Parts: sequence; C-alpha cells; structure tokens
Amino acid sequence: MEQHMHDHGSALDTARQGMPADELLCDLADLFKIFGDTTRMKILFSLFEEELCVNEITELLGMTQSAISHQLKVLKDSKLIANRREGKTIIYFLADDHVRSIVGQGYEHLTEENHYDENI
Amino acid sequence: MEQHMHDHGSALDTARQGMPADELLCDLADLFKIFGDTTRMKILFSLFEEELCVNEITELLGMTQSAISHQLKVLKDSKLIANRREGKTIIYFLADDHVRSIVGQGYEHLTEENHYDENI
DNA sequence: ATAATATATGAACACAAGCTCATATGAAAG
DNA sequence: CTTTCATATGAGCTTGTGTTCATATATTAT
Repeated sequence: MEQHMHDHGSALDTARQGMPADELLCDLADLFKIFGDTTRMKILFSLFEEELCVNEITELLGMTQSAISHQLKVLKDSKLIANRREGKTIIYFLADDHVRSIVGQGYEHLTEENHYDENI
Repeated sequence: MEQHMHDHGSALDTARQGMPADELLCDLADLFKIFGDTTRMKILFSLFEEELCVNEITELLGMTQSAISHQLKVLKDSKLIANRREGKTIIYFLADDHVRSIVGQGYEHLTEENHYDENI
C-alpha cells in the first residue's frame, strides 16, 4: 500500500543526481554571502559607475574609514574588486563583469516581482 | 595644486547618481543573504530537479528535520520557494525561475573563473 | 629624519544566524 | 477520540560577522 501520493524514492534519486559536489555548493554559498551585506552592496554599486579611492567610498557611504577598509578587503579577497596604488591613494574598481550580472539578476528579481510603493 | 591624480569630486557625484535607494540596496543584500548559506543552497539545488517533501529533503541532506524546516521557512518567507499540502506531507517547490538564473550566474562565476581540480 | 596624509589591520564587542532539543500543530488511521 | 505520522515552531546555545577603537604601514612633503 502506498502511503504517499507522490513517488518517494525516484524523486529523491533524481534530486541526488543534479546535486553538485559539497565543495562547490559551499563556494557558491560563500560567493553569495559576499553580496549579502548592505555595506558591501553599496560599495559594489558605487564602483559600478566609477573607480574610487577609499576616502571617496568612505565619504559616499558616510561610514568609518576602518569599516570601509575591512569590507574592501573582503571584496578584494573574493576577487570581486581589485585595486591599484596611485601615489598615496589606493583606487578600487570592479574586477569582473560577473559582479554586474549577478547583482543585476537580483535587482531584476526585486523590481519585477515585488511592488515598490504600489499604492502605499 | 592637485593633490590627487584622479578627480576627486566628479567621480563621487557620478557614483552618487547611480546609487539606488537605501531600502532597495538593503532588500538586495537580504535577497543574496538567503543564497549565502550552504544548507539553503542545497535545498534550492534539490528543488531544481524535482519537487520534494520535507522528509525527502531531510534525507537528501542528511540533516535534522527541524533544521530543514527552519530553513524552508526562511526560503518560503523570501518567496523563493512555495509549498502545497498533499495529505499529511507538505511538498515544496521553486516559486520562481529567477532562482535558477541567480544561482546559475553565481555558478558560472565560479566554474569559469576558478579552476576546479585543474592539475591538483 | 619628521610630519602629514591615506589606507590597512588586529582585538574586542555586540548582534545576527543556524543548529539542537523539546514540544506544538495538523491530518489521517484505527 | 486517541494515536500516529509529517511538519512546524519557540527557546537556548554557539558560532559567525560587522563595526569600532587604537594602532600600524606606506607614501609624499617639509
């Protein structure tokens, strides 16, 4: 006698097939984790238009220079941004166009699905 | 005398122009935060192939039923998955094809840029 | 060399987030 | 209506993460 209405077993197997290796799943989550912070998201958006030095980003976001530097390090370590020295200042820029497309996808998801100030 | 080699001011203004509202930035970060956990990523991948009930996902991931339920709630609250009741079991499925494309973008970023077991 | 400017970094702290454990809900079977 | 099966949920604990504060490094100017 079947106790479930949908097949319990073949569905599991199919799901198991498509599951990537644990390491990749973990790396993937770690990548998205980088985008999962408002400060970092703001930094990325600011670099969408122009390359900027630390002080400029600090001003733009109205935060501590230290806080910005810490987040810049996170972003740089994950290869999403890169920097070059120019005299005393260090200029940061996007390392990769994937950043734009990933953030763009999320942006689309929000602006399409959700309704920002649509009656109230 | 200019103390900076790149223009400090117009770049800032340009960056300020393209910066979306704080609320949207925050929502965007919150969206990516959902993808930034291995357990949730595994759940999403498992639902890429088949719709599954809680017990199946629990088996598949080899975790506590409680842990899974908690994460399913997070995913459901953020509208990435949905569910329907079928007798005693509750079946979860992807709510949106954006999920596939967002995860797909991240996946591409990793598999293209990085080199998985490419000579060690 | 010394001072000034620009950025980076480590430690400490506060808060968020995920898991576990116990328990609650809800549907179906006896 | 009581029991069983499937899932949900709240509290507590533990770990992770972002910010601040103080300080270090690095480059340029005096």
